[in-house]
Formats: sequence, structure tokens, C-alpha cells
Amino acid sequence: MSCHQHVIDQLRGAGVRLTPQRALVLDVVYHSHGHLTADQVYERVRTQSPQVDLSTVYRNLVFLRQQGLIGELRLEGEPTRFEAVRSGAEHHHAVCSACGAMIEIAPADLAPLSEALVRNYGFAVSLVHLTLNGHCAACQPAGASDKGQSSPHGVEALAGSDAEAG
Amino acid sequence: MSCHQHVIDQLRGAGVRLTPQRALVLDVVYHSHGHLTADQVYERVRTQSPQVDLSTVYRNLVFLRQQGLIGELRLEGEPTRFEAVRSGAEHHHAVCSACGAMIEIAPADLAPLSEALVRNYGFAVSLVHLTLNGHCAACQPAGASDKGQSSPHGVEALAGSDAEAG
DNA sequence: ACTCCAGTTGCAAATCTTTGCAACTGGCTG
DNA sequence: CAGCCAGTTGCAAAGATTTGCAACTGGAGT
Ligand SMILES: [Mn+2]
Ligand SMILES: [Mn+2]
Ligand SMILES: [Zn+2]
Ligand SMILES: [Zn+2]
Repeated sequence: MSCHQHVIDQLRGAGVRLTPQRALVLDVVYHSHGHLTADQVYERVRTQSPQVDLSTVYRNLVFLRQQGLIGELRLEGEPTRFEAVRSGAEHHHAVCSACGAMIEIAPADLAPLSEALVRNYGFAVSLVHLTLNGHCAACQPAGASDKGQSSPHGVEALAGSDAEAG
Repeated sequence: MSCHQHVIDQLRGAGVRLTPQRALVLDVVYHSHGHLTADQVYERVRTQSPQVDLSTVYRNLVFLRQQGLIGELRLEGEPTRFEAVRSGAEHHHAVCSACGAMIEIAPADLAPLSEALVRNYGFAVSLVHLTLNGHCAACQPAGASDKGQSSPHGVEALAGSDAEAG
């Protein structure tokens, strides 16, 4: 506890405690490059402190995400992954639904959105490590020159259930 | 099977079958207003066809989402919810981390993002019923006049684990 | 140093979601 | 209209994530 005063300050400021378990989870995530699953974090934490529980790892991953210290990555068909949010290395991802390619997106590309939300709704959005889906340059669907959004029309009744039941 | 030819066409086009189970799931979601959990969809499907399995409901919800016919809503601390993607009623959501308020966002606010991704990466993003987090107008944090993104600095070692092992 | 208590933890159990697999079936083909 | 087969389904089981709860502890206050 000497360097990383900034992080400690951030955590203290939130009225929370810096337990060895929490420090370990934070440490493991920040010392890995790439995106780790909760289980991978758990395994690495265990090499340092074998009695730590998986639920504690989960709780701390959620906590650190809420603090904005780590970001999530949810890919279709696999468990959630986590990554450090490093100053100067903030980014988002675009995943191709066709080939699985994952692109890194610069935060600047989202600035207009952030501004629009403040302007139109007074909403201060927190854009941290988003995951967007779509098609990469190499996988553009055949006849791709129209609007962009396919529009499902009014599906009235395919099987006839009762209406809304709150 | 007479009206909703558009939906049937869309499904056929994907090389898939319109089974009674699938039609029921689609029907339940499209006949409800608001966001339903998988379990709520399951319950409603069961009133029509009691032997349908929960896993079938899940599989179809995933499938219909991939087809762009339904959208997801993931709120902190509760199970994923689903909603019909209705032509002319497309929208996204902004959720306040402080008070839980949920705002509806117009697709137009995301148009600049969509354009930036095509321009900068050749990526055709599919923006369907996104959920963004942040703070609503009523919950702006006290001293809020700086950049916007809090920036966690380099967390070097809080507990000292080995380096990357990915 | 001693006390105190809100925030945390380990453990067990619950909840939510996905998956393997053999049987089944929609809808195309002839 | 019978046959076929890729796509689906029900069921059982696994996998992923969250939660209840009593014991524990960081760190603020004295
Ligand atoms: Mn990343
Ligand atoms: Mn919605
Ligand atoms: Zn691609
Ligand atoms: Zn609010």
C-alpha cells in the first residue's frame, strides 16, 4: 500500500473497505492483459490465497465494475469476461455476428452519443467497455445498400394468447 | 397462418422452421407490453401449451433475438428481460445507477455512432434495444462539471500476483 | 491499544441460463 | 401423399451467477 493511492482513495471514497480479497481480485485483473472469465480470476486469486471463495470473486467483480474500475465483455455463448479499465486505454468492442471478429472502438466514436443524451434527456451516460454487435467490413450481407435496420412488422397473432397481463 | 406473412418470410429466409413452440414464444412476447423475463414468457406459453419446456423458451428467445425480432433488457440484479421489437417503436434505454429511473432513448440519438462505426471501421452495427447506464438529470453527482469519465490510474500491484498467464 | 459496527466473507443453497442427446417434425422433394 | 433430413424439442444435467446468513474484520473514533 504505497503506490496505487489513487485507487485506494477511490475505494475509500465509496465508503468501502479494501480487504485482501478485494485487493487480490483487483490485482489479478489489472495484471492480466485480455479479458478474463470470473473463473479464471478465481483460479489466479486462489494461487495467492486458496481459501477465497468464488462468490467473493463474483461479488468483487460486480463491485469493481460498479466503481468503473473494470469493464465487462459479454460474448454470445460464453461466460462474461472482465478487463481492467486502464487510463489512456479505454475502449469499446464491436463483434461481428458472422465471423466473430472483435474490433476495438475508440471512445471518441461515442462522444456524439454522450452529448446527445445530455442534451436531449439530461442523462450523463457512463460509457465503459461497451460491446456492440453487427457485421464487420468483410461480412457485409449480400444486398447491403438500404436503410440498415431490418424492420419486423406488426406480429399480430401467430398462436393466439391472451393480451398483456402486467 | 395468414397475416404475419412478413415474419414467416423472415424466419423461412433464415432456413428455420416455424414450430408451434416458436410461434407461441413469439406470440407471447409480441402480445405483451413491457419487458418480460424468460420465466414470465414460459408461464404464459404454458397456459397455451403446458408441455413446452423452459429450455425451449430460452432457446427461442435467443433465436428470436438473433433474428432481431426481440430485444433484451439487462438490469443490475435481476434476470434478463425481453421485449418485442416493433416497427416504428424501436428504442433504447438509459438506466440511472442512482435512482433506477429508466429512460427511453430514440434511435436517432445513436445514428451518429452508427455512421462513425461504418466510416472508421467499416463496421455495420446492429443497434437493437441497448441498455446504457449513467445518471439521470435528477441524480447528477455533486461536483459534476469535469470531463465526465473518471479515470482509474495505473493499478500496479495491490497484492502482488504473477503477470499475465493468458 | 480497545471498541464498535457497517461492510465483507465463506459456505451452502438457490436461481438463472445453457447444453448433450435421442426422439421428433416441419416443410421441401418427388 | 410418402420419405427424408436439417432443424427442434423435452428431459436431465451441467454450468454460470446470485443470495441468505452468521461469523468476521477494516479502519474510524476514542
Ligand atoms: Mn476490452
Ligand atoms: Mn424497451
Ligand atoms: Zn465478420
Ligand atoms: Zn436518477
